[in-house]
Amino acid sequence: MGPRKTTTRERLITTAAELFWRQGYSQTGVNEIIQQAKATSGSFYHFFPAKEDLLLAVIDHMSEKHQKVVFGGLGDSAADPIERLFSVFSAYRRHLAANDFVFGSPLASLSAEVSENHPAVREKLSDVVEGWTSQIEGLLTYAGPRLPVNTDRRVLARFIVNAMEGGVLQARVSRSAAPFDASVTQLRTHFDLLQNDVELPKAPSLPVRSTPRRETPVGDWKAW
Amino acid sequence: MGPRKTTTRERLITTAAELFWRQGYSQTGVNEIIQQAKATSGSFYHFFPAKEDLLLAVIDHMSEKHQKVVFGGLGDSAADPIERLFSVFSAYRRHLAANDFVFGSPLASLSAEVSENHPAVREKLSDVVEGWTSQIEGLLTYAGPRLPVNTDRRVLARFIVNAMEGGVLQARVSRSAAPFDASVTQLRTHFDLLQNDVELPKAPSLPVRSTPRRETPVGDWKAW
DNA sequence: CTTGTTCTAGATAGATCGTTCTAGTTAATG
DNA sequence: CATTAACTAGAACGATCTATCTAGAACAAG
Repeated sequence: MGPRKTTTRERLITTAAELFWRQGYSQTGVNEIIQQAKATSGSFYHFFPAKEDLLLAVIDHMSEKHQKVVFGGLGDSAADPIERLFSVFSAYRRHLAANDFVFGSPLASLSAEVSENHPAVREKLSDVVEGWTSQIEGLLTYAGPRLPVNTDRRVLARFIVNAMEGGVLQARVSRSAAPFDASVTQLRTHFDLLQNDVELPKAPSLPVRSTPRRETPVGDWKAW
Repeated sequence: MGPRKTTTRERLITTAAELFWRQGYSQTGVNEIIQQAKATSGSFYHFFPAKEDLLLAVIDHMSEKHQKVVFGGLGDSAADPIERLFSVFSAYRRHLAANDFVFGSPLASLSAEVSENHPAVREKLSDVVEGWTSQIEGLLTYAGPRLPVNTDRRVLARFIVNAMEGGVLQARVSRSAAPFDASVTQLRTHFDLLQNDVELPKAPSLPVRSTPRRETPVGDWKAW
């Protein structure tokens, strides 16, 4: 029983990662992957029972790369955690700029495209983003007293992830850096405000403050 | 030349909108649309030269619906513009909650899925989101002196759109309202801070403040 | 009614999809 | 060397995909 020292499996994963990133999952055919990876369908289905299983491996691969490239410089320095957070944004931006913002976060794209029909994929994507959130939450917790004591670190971390992923998505669609930069700029303002020793009004626990406000009609929401 | 008082075209659009929303564009076949809309391929290709043209019509339809459902209650009231903004979030949330957060913003999904291969679609999506941004920017401008004078309304509007769309996307993936609510909660805090008559430190014009910071290596960014 | 146009019907083409199958090659083990 | 398992090769399959084609029905106008 000889496990061969193979690279075919890895070639399939890396080329699929690139193709999924550029074209999306559905729009990338197995034949295209095979051809570009210089493999055959025999090899493909030896390693992966189905195309979806390749996708799962690709997501793992992508999240590893994302970890190295974006969060890569986090562990070693004892610098200001908030500056470290913004240096993560900076790394992210360089990453996007290198492609003229044509391609966004590969995982965000897959999230939108694939989530519904492939439960296993959805769950994995959810875990990956949860991981990012926890890492940022860790940074924020480490920032300790520099943030107001009543700041919910988890909510703030989620907020940051949302703003960044939304910015990346819009940057891709608009082919412009502006949406991404808007997120970073305003997040900077947000942190400046948070650190200003301001007496914070107690943050509402519900998404919308319970002061009287207009109720907008839902309408026929079933048909956007 | 007798234009018939037809509904077939509209049926195709509305059922396609629902199917694209639930399953995505690529995963929805023309036959499925035709069947569910009780039409035939003859009718289909009479109205739409290709599937992509239907998609363009669907995006128009979706953005109209989104306008009515989410921004619907904006015009008539002279209330506090910031509260009106949050009432928009509230309408959005009710919209999502009605589907247990299973489906996100239809346009965000399409943005991620389709943008690259269909330039016309990408452009239209970009315009739609730009429209949202401008609407929010208008609200913020209308808020006038309640926000610090040096607040860039456009940047703030982009930021809000990013945070909301990112929150919707993550809510869909995680099947949970938490990411969405985190965006709303933190945006509320953000506005509370902005209105606190704080002397704002001048917001940096670049996405990352030009203070000395660590440079994280880009690595082989070509292969996420 | 006749003419002209819009719209519908549905079989079918032609390509592409993910996957399977059989056969063969390569490499490790005893 | 012999054996066995890991891996490769690539033709072929059935399903499904978008789009076309021919024919006719519905309707407006003269």
